Amino acid sequence: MSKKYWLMKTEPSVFSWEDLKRSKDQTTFWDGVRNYQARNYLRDEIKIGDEVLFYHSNSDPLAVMGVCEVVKEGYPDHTQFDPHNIHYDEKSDPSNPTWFMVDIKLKKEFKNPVTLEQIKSNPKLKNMKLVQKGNRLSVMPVTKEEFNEIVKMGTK
DNA sequence: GCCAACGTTGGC
DNA sequence: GCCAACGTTGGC
Repeated sequence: MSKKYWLMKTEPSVFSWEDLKRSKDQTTFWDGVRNYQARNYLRDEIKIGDEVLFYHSNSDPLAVMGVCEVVKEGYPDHTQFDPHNIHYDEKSDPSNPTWFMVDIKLKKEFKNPVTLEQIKSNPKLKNMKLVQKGNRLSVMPVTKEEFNEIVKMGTK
């Protein structure tokens, strides 16, 4: 199976690129996804070695901050079983968990974060799900071409 | 803070 | 199974 490419959104007030840099081994689990389509990606499609664009939403600037690599694939998100956690889901059965997560590790920090504005003004990226109207998925696939273009913009 | 877009819930 | 009401996301 060839490598796939993804974009993951996070609100920096909740978990930021800086938080990732300070994490042990610069690795984190991607918890709290409570959307079925995103869940399916996390559970079924995102594999070790896949690369991830780390995107800051609801922030200034709105931007892809860098690249991460998937180091652990699809396993149950423990926060769904913790009544004190904001992501607690009382309907989820521990023997058949509803929500999944992956672990990602920092791979490359962009010299220049790639802003949403730059992405929107690049014709090569006009088909990205990120810039299409009404897209609210927090985990979405990107093509190899889009991925490489953003890395090029970020490291230039 | 506003609000459009969209997912989920629940009554019928 | 439909769909109105409601909650959330996320850019602006």
